[in-house]
Amino acid sequence: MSKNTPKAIRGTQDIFGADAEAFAYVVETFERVRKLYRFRRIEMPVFEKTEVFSRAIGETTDVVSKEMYSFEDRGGDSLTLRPEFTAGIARAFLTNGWQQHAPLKAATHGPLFRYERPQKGRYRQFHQIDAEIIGAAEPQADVELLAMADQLLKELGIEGVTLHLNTLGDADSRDKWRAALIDYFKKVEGELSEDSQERLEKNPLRILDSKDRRDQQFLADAPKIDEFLTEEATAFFEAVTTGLDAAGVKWTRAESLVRGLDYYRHTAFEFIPDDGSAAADALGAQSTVLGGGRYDGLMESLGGAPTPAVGWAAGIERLAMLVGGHSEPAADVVVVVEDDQMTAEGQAAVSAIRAAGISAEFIASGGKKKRFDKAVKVGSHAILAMSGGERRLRYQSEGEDSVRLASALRKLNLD
RNA sequence: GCGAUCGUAGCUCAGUUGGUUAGAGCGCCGGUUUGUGGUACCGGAGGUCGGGGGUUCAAGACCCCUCGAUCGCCCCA
Repeated sequence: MSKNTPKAIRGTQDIFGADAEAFAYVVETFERVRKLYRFRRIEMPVFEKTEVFSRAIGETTDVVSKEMYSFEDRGGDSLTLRPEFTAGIARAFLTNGWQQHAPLKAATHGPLFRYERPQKGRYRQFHQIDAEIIGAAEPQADVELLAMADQLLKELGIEGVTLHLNTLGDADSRDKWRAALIDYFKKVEGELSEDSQERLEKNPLRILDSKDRRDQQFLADAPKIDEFLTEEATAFFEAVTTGLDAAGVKWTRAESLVRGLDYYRHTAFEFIPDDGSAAADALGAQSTVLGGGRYDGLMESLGGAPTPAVGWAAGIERLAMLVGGHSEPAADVVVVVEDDQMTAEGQAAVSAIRAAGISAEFIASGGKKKRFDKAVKVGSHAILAMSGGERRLRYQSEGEDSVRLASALRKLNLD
């Protein structure tokens, strides 16, 4: 490679071969399942005004200030490459009058951008599938959304992953819990890790999932959200868990599962690989496969009417790492011309084959005596070889494929 | 933002305590062999050893800087 060849941007990936097939398999499966649950397909812009994200996410963490791809366009507006789907979908819901479709079940997928240090399962341009139900306040919406996520993972053949479920209560419950956590940890502040001492100021809920031993000794006795839940919030969570049981979705209570952003209410969840599972191994430190929750507070932060909503998103790259090998499928037919006199005839044949809906590779270049070897290496159900004015058809595999092919090729007079 | 490990051919890698003209396998291209054939053999193209600086008679190897990759911490919408 010449040294003046431009390199790929850090944290971006060029996906090829089996990895690309696995990626496509995830998207295709998502599309199929989303139709089963009657989620409507939406397409969203890749960039928005920066305030769409800054107002939605809030200025609470480093997220907005350090981890977004923001830039000024020629008109002087501050724009940002979307770091998530939800805020943009909420904006679209408000600006397009999608209230008329409420409750709106919407699904999309595509690239997202976050300025983070790349590591296993984490890239600066990455891709997610996403599902949202907007304008539905009832716990049944949470159940349907989770049932869909659960079925998707099953259909992808991903095993050893469990739904971790928690409730953050309503705004009131949540605020009281947060205050109690701060009180509790303040008393032992000196014994906490440096990171958690800082979290105490910026993001106290996050102390609960600290990996540091010094913090973990205090976690068991920390105040629980359940002590602060209102009656309504308790009833809501019970309705969700009852619904999940009825839907046959396995779950486990995760009292320390939290969300950093203020707009989250009630249900919060992540599908996480079980310790020691192959899935946990494959994902490294980026363990969450699919995550989401209820975000009843979001619409207001964008200036809209209070609108209940719940959604989830999952990284396609991470899912693709879990679905195993998806090798590129063999061609139905390889047409190989071993005699340049017959190139046109070969081209005619391969065109007819493809027009009939049969996948075909065409080999008519390079050393004549090596073309057949190439044809064998390509991998196919059948090889149609042309030389010396003659055609020879050879089946590489037995079974349904050959039967189907044979009948199709007979119709084309190529057998 | 912090830390660890690693950068040699398109790919996977070897290269001894620093010592001639930097190698292998695979892949690619050409040829011979085989001739319903995935073989074997011969040949070829392809590297300023990530980049820059330094030490030395001599650096792919040692030192510094830098860029990149990988993994972890932080963060995680």
